[in-house]
Amino acid sequence: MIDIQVLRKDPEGVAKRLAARGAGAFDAALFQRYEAARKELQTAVEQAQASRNRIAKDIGQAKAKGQDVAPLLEQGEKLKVLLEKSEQQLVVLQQELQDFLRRVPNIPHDSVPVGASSEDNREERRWGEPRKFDFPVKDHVDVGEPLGLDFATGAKIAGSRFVAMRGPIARLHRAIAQFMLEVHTREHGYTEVYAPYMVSGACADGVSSLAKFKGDLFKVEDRDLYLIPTAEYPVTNFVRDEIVDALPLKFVCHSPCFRSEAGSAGKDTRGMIRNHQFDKVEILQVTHPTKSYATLEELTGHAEAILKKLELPYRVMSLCTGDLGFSSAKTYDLEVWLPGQNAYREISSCSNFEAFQARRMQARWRPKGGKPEFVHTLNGSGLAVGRSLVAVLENYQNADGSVTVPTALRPFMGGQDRIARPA
RNA sequence: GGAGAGAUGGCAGAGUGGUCGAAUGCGGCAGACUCGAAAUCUGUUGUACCCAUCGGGUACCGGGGGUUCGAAUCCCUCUCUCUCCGCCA
Repeated sequence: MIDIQVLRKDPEGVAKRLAARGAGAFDAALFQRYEAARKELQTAVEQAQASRNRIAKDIGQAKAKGQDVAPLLEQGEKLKVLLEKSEQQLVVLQQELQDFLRRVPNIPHDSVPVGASSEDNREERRWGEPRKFDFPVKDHVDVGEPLGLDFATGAKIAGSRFVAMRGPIARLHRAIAQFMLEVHTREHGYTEVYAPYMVSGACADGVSSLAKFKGDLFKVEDRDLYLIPTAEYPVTNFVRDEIVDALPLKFVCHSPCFRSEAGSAGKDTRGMIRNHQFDKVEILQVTHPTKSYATLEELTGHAEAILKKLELPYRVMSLCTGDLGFSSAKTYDLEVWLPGQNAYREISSCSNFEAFQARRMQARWRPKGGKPEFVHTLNGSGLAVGRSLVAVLENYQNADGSVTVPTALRPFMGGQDRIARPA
């Protein structure tokens, strides 16, 4: 949520900055109508409440002195009837205002390039040279299937956009996740956490807008529970309703992620680029408000470190205003080189949400001797495990159908240096 | 699944219809003492919001609803926690 004080002070300015995200992000005129009505009603209600409290207090005192309270009682009764109606109106109005505010996206940071779509994202830097192949390059489906990547079984069990894995591929998949967890906990100082794979509606609305995006989530029938689309959902909510005293907080969480992929029919249907279920190692930081942009660079670097250790070529993209996620003030996407697609594809997304999520979930810290303030939250994929598997299979494929195990992963594969079809 | 108990400020914990936003302790902050620290003493210390110049006001005692002129306190309901019994990975 955007700070309502900022909106009150300069609704037109905010509208201008939000317009860079695309049409309809914020209706300043509507907001001002809400505010005017709210102000009038709230003032009236609070004045009436003050009178009611006064009368009630007077009755108590009069009774103690043994005086006649009948006239006061009558006054109180009249006020009560009056109050009931206007109080209810205020509740309705405030709820409407809340719903309106919770649907307004975050204000993009000044450094975010202005643009309409992913076409306008800005490339910040590249690392690594795409490998030259002296044999016909296969994509991860053709490389993986003989080694145990089993789309047919995934589809049989749960339908399209699900995958099963067997033998060496399943092991490699696990090794990738283990490797990432080890690097982030041992070298980057993150605390490993385990969290529920379902969250309540309130927690979902804490990280993003549930009203706007619930179609992207899988919901548990008849319960206020959603399968997590990323560990960001449960883990950011660790600080929900908390006043934390030591910053920064650094968490890493390996979890499955579930996405309905509504609206992506026909996109990336081959292989496991876009599945309903995939694993991800998520890194997350809760920081001091003045330090979050330095932290965004650091956290992005932590995700990049994984790609460097895996020796996978990648580039860093700064998302433009039109491509920025709802809650984010600034996002870097890491795109890994996929020879099978002859393209860079997203493998990590690192964002600074500033106080946007903290305000939605009441996550604060206490300055020494001061009042609690909202923290800043950040997170990034470090990395998507399924897509990392794709990247390893495609970049490390050999002419004979085997796949070389990247050096960094070998300790997690019992020292094995390649995987090949079982004889 | 059955029976019972509970949920109060950063934490612990009083408070069973009226001057309670809430005793007390701990913690925090400021000061005194000290070369400094500890100990001790003194003061101070919830959050959000509204109107406004000083200042005034409102809401909040797990969530929601109700009774009442007035609710932390009474009633209903939901959620969560704890104890016992049953079942179980």
